Amino acid sequence: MREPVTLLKALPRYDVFLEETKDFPHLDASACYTFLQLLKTGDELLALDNQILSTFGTRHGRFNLLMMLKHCTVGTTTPADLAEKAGVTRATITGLVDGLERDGFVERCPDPVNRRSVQVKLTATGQEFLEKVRPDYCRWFTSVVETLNQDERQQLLVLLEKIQIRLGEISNQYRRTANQIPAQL
Amino acid sequence: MREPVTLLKALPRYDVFLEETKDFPHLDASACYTFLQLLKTGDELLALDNQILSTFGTRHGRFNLLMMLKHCTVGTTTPADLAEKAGVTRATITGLVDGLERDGFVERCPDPVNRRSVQVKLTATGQEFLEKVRPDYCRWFTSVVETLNQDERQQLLVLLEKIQIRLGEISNQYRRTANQIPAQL
DNA sequence: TGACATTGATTAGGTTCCTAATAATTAGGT
DNA sequence: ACCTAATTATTAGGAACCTAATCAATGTCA
Repeated sequence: MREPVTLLKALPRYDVFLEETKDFPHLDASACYTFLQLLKTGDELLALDNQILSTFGTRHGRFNLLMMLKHCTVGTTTPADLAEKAGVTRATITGLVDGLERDGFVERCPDPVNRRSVQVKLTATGQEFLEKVRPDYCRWFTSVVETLNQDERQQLLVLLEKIQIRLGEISNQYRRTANQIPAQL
Repeated sequence: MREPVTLLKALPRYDVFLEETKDFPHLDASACYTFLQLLKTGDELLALDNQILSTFGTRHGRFNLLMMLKHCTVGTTTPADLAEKAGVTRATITGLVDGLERDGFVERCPDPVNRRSVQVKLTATGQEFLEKVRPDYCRWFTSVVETLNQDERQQLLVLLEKIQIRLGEISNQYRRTANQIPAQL
């Protein structure tokens, strides 16, 4: 149905790491458990989202590309730009556009100015598809979030933002060192 | 590097759904935003985790399978059991075991009692690999979680649990109806 | 102008996931 | 005993991601 990354349904992994406690001051049961729960929740959410999308005959990649074409009016819609916005490689965009073009949801238009470049455009069929799917997609994600009240949503957003900031730091630091010191994290 | 599901780096998607507000009482800006942030954080976390694992020459699927073989001492280690524990299909396990066996981390042992069945066993090489990788993996996930204090971790765990419960409900409900009513969510 | 690097998109090949179909073995019912 | 069911693992084929290599067009600059 989708790609659940082989994460554990019954995450039995955290105790494995506790042996390292002496070397890692921040490492305790709560740290391990929090990390793994976060990974697990993310995995399950992504899996279910993809499963829902599958019932519409689409998936994350394609759905998101269509959404971007419909609503990201800033910037161009070249594969390069789309890849940047989506956070995937250009090669991935090429593949997705191939599929969407085959299905008639999208078309490639040559750029008259720069002959290397291509503009990806949503077709009428693509538009209709999005309109058709939107209510069901709304129903799905509404039903996830409604389990939290306004306070809880706010709390969650604050916590997620902290984590995202940290992920950004780690990612940058990792990207920097990866070019110099091999895999010292 | 990994599979970031083509989620938006700059999630511009939530406004798209607000038009539906009239039909969905729980749908407001905060609901959309919360959902998308959750999806995004999950995606980024999974992506970075996979990227870290890549520097060790492994990935989620393989790493997790090795972990399960080392620590899930309950139950057997047949492909069927491993698939169940990992939450993926048996076919996926077959593929992962193929790769791990090729690399010498794992071996298939025929079951003398049930000739259909196979036991997957960790080799010495596999053990050594896990030992080697563990400190680096600890360093990575410690550095994610240490951005939250004990209170915040607790808060987050509570919220994640609520969401997981809801995901479970949706998933069950979805699975039930999928066999009867076609795709009414 | 001509060599060289840069920048678009694509292609080729690999991974991890899926579903559906297949093959072999075991279990159950009459 | 035998036919059918169920169960085990695998294969085949497809999707969305990746990296690295390729190819065409553009920019740079001596």
